[in-house]
Amino acid sequence: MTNKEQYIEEVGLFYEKYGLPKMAGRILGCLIASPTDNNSFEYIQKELKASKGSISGNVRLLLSQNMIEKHMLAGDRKSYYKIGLRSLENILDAKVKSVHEFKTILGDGVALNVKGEKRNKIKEIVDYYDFLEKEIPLLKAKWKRKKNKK
Amino acid sequence: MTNKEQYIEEVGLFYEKYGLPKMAGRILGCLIASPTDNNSFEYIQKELKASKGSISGNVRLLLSQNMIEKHMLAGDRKSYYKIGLRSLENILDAKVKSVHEFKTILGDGVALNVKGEKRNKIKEIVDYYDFLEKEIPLLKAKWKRKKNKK
DNA sequence: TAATTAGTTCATTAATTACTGAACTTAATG
DNA sequence: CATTAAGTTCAGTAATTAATGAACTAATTA
Repeated sequence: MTNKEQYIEEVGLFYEKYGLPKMAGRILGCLIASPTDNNSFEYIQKELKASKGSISGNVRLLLSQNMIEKHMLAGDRKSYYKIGLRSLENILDAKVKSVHEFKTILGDGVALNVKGEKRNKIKEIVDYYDFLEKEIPLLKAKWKRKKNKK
Repeated sequence: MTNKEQYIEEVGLFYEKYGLPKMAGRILGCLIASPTDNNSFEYIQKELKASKGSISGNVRLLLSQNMIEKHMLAGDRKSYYKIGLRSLENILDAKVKSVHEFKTILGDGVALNVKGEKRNKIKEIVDYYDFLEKEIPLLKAKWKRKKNKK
């Protein structure tokens, strides 16, 4: 990792790989690598040399995913952005949600026509996810206990 | 959920939502909803009314993600496909991998310039993921024990 | 060894998605 | 109340990604 510009592009590519707008990743990279948490819209725009429209739309996307947070400063009408403290937790939640959705899809599909052996096999996959769906929230609770002890 | 055709489109949209080719999702839907596990290339193509090229490419994608499996039948040179038994497990693994990647990205970014308060905050996120990275494999082991007991 | 079958590859085209930039809204300041 | 400032919206365009279909390979079969 050499410089900030290169780093920002890398985060952009990471986002692109997962089917999200590269610009959203670049904004995130910009907010991670900036020295402070007070990053104005203008700062982001100048840093990324992109249009206001694109920054506006992608900032909104990142806010909706709780990857970044917005805050204001007294006597200043600019908006400031920083990476969200819960960003990693949110990623995991989103992923768990996607697996849950897929479980539903499996169930719906099987209900259509599937019988016998194949039906049992799919049932096994669904059981596995039911288990995870119960266990993962416990894991989060465990982390909170661990953190409070420290 | 009314009919198979509608269901297949729904799985396509699910895939599209996560930035993957809709056709890959449609193939997956076709393999879930088909009555058996012996689904030939030809069967898939006719069911989806799509080009051989598209089926070929997207089948390969699904194989590479371990979402489907290929098998042959004696005295028959056609290829047959079925949903993978580990498909759900593979989704979770992929998600965990993506979170791991993001942890690396956070670390790289912070190394660039970040100090003080902000650095500590990011450290906290990284710690949370380190915890998960250790715990999730234990969860999978727990499932295996539970399943063997039954 | 000609014909058929099963599937792959890849150039072209179609469809989708993201970015820009200008007009607009909302709110504050002179 | 005109001006500036901060951002949003959206139509048009650019860039990306996926699907088609025809030519091709490789492996049988007549």
